[in-house]
Amino acid sequence: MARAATTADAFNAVAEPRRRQILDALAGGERPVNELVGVLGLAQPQVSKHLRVLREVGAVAVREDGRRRLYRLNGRALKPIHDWVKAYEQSWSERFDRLDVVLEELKKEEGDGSDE
Amino acid sequence: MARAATTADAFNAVAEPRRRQILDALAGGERPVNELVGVLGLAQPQVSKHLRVLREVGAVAVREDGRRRLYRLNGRALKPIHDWVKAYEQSWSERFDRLDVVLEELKKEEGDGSDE
DNA sequence: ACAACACATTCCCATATAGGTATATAATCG
DNA sequence: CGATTATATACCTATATGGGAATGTGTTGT
Repeated sequence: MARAATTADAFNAVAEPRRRQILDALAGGERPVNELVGVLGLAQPQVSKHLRVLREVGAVAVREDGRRRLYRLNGRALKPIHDWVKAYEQSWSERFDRLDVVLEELKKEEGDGSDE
Repeated sequence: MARAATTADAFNAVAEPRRRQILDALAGGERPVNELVGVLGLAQPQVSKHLRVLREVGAVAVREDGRRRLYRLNGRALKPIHDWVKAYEQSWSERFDRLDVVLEELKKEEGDGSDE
């Protein structure tokens, strides 16, 4: 075998920057495909394909409105990602069990306040 | 062009299940490659390659110990993922602006406490 | 120095895409 | 009905990439 199908889970759906853009755009409410095309500056078929992937992982839902399809965000599909990454949150916020990291935190604190 | 390089950012690094497994394994502390090979049940070269990807996005750090390389988690590289997905957290926990979701929340509350 | 060990890198290959272009489908309008 | 609009799908191509196998590199032990 060579490569596992990626578009089958939320992690991969979201790994694609365009798809994250789509979700971000949908955060403001449901939108027709054409509007997303405008926002992304991408060709319509590509947007439809990304939407399909997002649909298949349940990250978006569609609603028919005449000849338009209104896509709507379904953030719940992103919960597994949140749950997984949440377990690592301590490593950059608390970091209670590793000394070198604590030192790094202190250094950062007396240096600049930026976090990235 | 055809496909953007994926291994360049944390989102893609983590999209690969094996790499998530590696990070999960490293959550318990630093480990040599050989041990990760055992945990993953994958061949050593593959593990090394996944580790390389994780290294390149800064998700792990290496330390030399004789002829072994001890890999250590650097959860901080996952912060962008957390930050991004966090914005969607409301859609499955609070959901203050959509009635159907509020109802779903209520139903869940009087039903069982599980969230998945 | 030599053998064994731990790990990284390279080469190969099958496959999964992402974007491009053309086309199918469906709804609305005149 | 014919034309236009909105969206989905099919087909093509270049490329990224994951696993497999072989090999390179460095370290330890004798």
